Amino acid sequence: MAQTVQRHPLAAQAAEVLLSRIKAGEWPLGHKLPGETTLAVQLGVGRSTLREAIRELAGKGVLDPRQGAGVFVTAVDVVEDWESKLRRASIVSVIEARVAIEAEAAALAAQRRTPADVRALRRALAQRVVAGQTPEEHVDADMVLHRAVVTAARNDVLLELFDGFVPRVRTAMIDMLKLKPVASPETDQAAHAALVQAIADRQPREAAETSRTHLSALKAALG
Amino acid sequence: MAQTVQRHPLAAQAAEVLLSRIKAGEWPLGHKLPGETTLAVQLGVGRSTLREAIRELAGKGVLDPRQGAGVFVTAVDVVEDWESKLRRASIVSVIEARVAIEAEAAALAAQRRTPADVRALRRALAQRVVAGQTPEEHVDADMVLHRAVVTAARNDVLLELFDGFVPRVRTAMIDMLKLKPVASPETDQAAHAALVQAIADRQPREAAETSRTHLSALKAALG
DNA sequence: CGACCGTACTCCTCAGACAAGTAGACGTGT
DNA sequence: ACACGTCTACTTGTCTGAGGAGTACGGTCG
Repeated sequence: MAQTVQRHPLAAQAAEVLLSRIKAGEWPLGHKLPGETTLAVQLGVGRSTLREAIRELAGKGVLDPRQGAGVFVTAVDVVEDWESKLRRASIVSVIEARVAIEAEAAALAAQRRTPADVRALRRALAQRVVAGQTPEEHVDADMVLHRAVVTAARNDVLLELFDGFVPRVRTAMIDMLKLKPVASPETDQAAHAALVQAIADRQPREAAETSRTHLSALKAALG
Repeated sequence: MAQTVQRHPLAAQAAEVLLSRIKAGEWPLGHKLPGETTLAVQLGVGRSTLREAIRELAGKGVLDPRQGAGVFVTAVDVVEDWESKLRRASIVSVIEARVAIEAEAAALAAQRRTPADVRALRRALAQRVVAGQTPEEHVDADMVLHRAVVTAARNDVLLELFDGFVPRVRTAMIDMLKLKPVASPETDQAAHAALVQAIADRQPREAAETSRTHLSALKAALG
């Protein structure tokens, strides 16, 4: 089980060891770690190297060094980056979550949309037709429209979730479009127009339903 | 207006300065920073101090030092912790997002649930009646049931999102229950039973609808 | 034109020394 | 017995200097 090459610097390795020992419960939350000199000897690295490892964990919010007092545990594990979590998740799972968010957002948008929201939606809808040459441009124009829907829902959490999904979905859609262009741009555009119209008409159920069926088709294409 | 005593170590100050200069666009994404010796002189700190600052930003995922090559910018700003984002968001926004996730999860669960899922749901449903004395116990038993629904949906992303919401929703619900106990526990339990039954009967639309109305009532109570 | 190699530059690690700060022990006076 | 100030041991913070290891680039040779 020997590591092939130590592609991580010593400081990063030391940080990993420390983190695993923290996770194992060796030093509970709020507890003090042994002194730097002691730990450095334990891990077999120099003090400066150990200090860099501590700084790295401090950057992640796990440790908190206080001069004169010691190094204290402030969190037991690291909150993993969403981006990497989504990268690991299957594209189908991501789309399903996106359906959940956008359908609800569409319903809320239909209740709360302002005239300015409607103008923004119509503008994004028109832009979708004009700017769609390369797959990148097409997908980006599409994302602008979908984001406008979520924006009109007036919900920070939903908007945040949507933005978190964008990178993952964007690359997947671009890859798909490069392999197989849109079957019929007309019906695709018509579906989006129907969504915008439902929001403009303040029809929550219809808006949610339109969004759901449109994204389900995408899921079928990508899955 | 004077800062109290709050003194950061030099390394932390150096990290802040570097981060602000990165945010200002001085070194774009993927670009290389000046060498350690150069930067140390620029900031007026020693090399080891500067190295600790770099490590701290590396821990946050902003910088990526590569031996022999240089230090590179891998992100322009720090991904804020989700927990703190949710804390800032209004409870209504959080509940609305929860509605989106759980309603979709309920529909998916109705399609994908296994017999084992149904058993787990029924067990959690029964537990909800037995263990509900203090607000904490009641809310925790409730969360177990709701989580079982999302688990049955077989979607990692949705489950991850649900777990992210739990802390925020949990405290809010406990606070509410301490002020005003549940009006009628019977109808509350009946609503949950209907949800479980819809999933067991493989009725996606009904499951989603039941979940949605139940959570909308919660939103009205908390909002 | 392509493969090889050397050099300059970079980060990585260690060791030692001293400064700055904290917290607990200790003694003293009331 | 209690309150207060001091003193000391221990901690993290910072700097310097040296050498090791890896990378990128340009020159040279076939």
